[in-house]
Amino acid sequence: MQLLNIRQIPSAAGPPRYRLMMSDGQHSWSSFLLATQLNHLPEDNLLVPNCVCKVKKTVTNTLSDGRTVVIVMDMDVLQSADEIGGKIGNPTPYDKDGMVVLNCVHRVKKHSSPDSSTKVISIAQLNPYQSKWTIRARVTNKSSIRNWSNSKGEGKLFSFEILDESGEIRITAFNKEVDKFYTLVEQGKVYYITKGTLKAANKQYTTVKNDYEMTLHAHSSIVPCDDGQGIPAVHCDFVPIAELENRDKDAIIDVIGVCKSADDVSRITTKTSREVSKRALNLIDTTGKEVAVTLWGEEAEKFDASGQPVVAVKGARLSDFGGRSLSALFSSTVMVNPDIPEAFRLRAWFDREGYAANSQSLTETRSMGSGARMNWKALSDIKDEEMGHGEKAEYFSCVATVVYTRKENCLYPACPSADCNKKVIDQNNGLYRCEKCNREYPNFKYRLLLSANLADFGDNQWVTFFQETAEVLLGQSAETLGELRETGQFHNLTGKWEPATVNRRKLC
DNA sequence: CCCCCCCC
Repeated sequence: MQLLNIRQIPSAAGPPRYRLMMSDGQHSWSSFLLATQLNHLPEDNLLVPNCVCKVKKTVTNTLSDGRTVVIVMDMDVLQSADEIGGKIGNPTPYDKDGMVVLNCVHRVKKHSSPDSSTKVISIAQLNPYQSKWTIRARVTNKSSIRNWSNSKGEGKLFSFEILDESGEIRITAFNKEVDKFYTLVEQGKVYYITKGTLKAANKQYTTVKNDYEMTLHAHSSIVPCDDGQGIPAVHCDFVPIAELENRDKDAIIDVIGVCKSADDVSRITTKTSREVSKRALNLIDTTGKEVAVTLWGEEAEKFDASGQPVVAVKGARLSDFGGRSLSALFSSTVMVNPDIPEAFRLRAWFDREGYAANSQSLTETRSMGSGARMNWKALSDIKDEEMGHGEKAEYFSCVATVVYTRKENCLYPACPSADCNKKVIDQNNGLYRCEKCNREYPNFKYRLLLSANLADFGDNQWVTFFQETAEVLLGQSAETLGELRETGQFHNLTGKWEPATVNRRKLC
C-alpha cells in the first residue's frame, strides 16, 4: 500500500501515536494506527507520504460504536517517497468509516472489541491492542514468591513463563493475584488464561522471546486444561559439555549431565551485603568432560547429590570463571532425574563406564591446581611485583623450603559453630565465649594458624598456613595436635623436617 | 507495581 498521509494524534500519556491514511491504488482508508514499536519509522523520516509499504502484520479492533481500526504491528517501507514522487492512481475513500475522525486513542483501548467471544489464540498473537482472548499454554518455569520494598511501595510477586506452539511469554502476578494463583500454577501443566494485561517487555531483564509480557489483575482467570495435546513440552537444547569451551561467555545454554559430585552448601555475602546460599555441582556427560554448575538460594539448600542423579539445567549462564563454568539464574529450571531420553542415556552410560572415565573438568578450581593455570613465582617476584597490594587477593605457586615454623600459639581453641572459627575465650567456668557469635559454648574445636618462613634460591617469605594447609604441612590433624598438647606430648611433633619431604608437599 | 541472577 501507499501511504497518503500520516499525522500524530493526541494521546494523554506514553509514546506518540500515529494515524495513517493508506491506499491500495483503488481505495484509500485512514483508520490505520501505527503500533508504537514502529514509531521509529516516521520519526526517522522513513514513513512519509507517498512511500510504498509492505504491511506484514495487523490487528483489527472494532470500537463500541462499530468503527473499525487496524493497528499496523509490522511493516516495511519498500520504496521511499522520493522514489515514487506522488500519489499512485486516483483512489477513492473506501467507505464512510474511513472518513470518521478518530480523535482519541483511548477509545481504542477502552472500548476495543465488543465481540466477547473468547477465541483461543496463540501466544504469538498477543498484543496490547486487544483484550478479549484466551490462550492455552504450558507453564515452563515458575518462580518462588518474592517480596519487594522500594520508594514506590512494597508488595509481593511471582512470575512464570508459558509456552505454546507459537512462542513463549512471561507472566507476573502481584499481591492478591499471588494469593489467587500461586498454588494453582504448576510447572509443566497446561492452562487456559484470559484477561491478562500486555505491556512491552523490558529486554534488559529477560531472555524470554517475546516483545511483550503479561501482568495478571483482578479479572484475570487461569483454568487448568486437562488436554495438553498440541502444546509442546518444555524443550531443551542441550549443549554437550565439551562444546561449552567454544561458546561465548554469558551465553544462556541448556546442559545435562550426571552429578558426579557436589560441594556442601555454603553461605556467601554478596557485594550488596546480602547473604545467599550456594552450592556447586560437578556435571559430567558422554563427552568425558565435566563442568561446575552453581545453584543459588533455596535450590542450593535443597539439592540432594546422593545417588549421583542426572541433572538438567535449562537456561544456565556460561561464565569464564575457572576456564568455563555455569551458574543457574532465577530464570533457570533445574531438573533432577528428568523423565527424558537424554537422562536415561546418560544414566546408562555413567553406570556402565562413565563413572570410571578419566575425565577432565572445564572448570579449574584452585584445589585442582593443574599446571596450565598455575601462576609460578620465585619469592623475590612477590616483592618486586608488589603482589597482593591491590584490592583483590592474588594467587601464586612457588617451590620453597620451610626454614622455620613459629610453633608457639599455632594451635588455638576456636568457636565450635560450623563456619565461625573465631578464637574463644575460656570463661574458667567450663564455658567458652565467642565474641563473633556473641554466645558461650560448653566446648570448642582446635584449629591451626601456623606462621612459617619459606625460602627459595633468592629470597624468603613469611606465610600463614591456616587449618587445612597447616595439617598438610605438619602431617597431623589439629584435633590430634590438641589431644597431644593436652597430654603434654606436643613438643614431640616439632622436630625438624627433611627438606626433600617438604618440597614434595603442596605449598600453595 | 519486579527486574534480585550473586562467590571464588
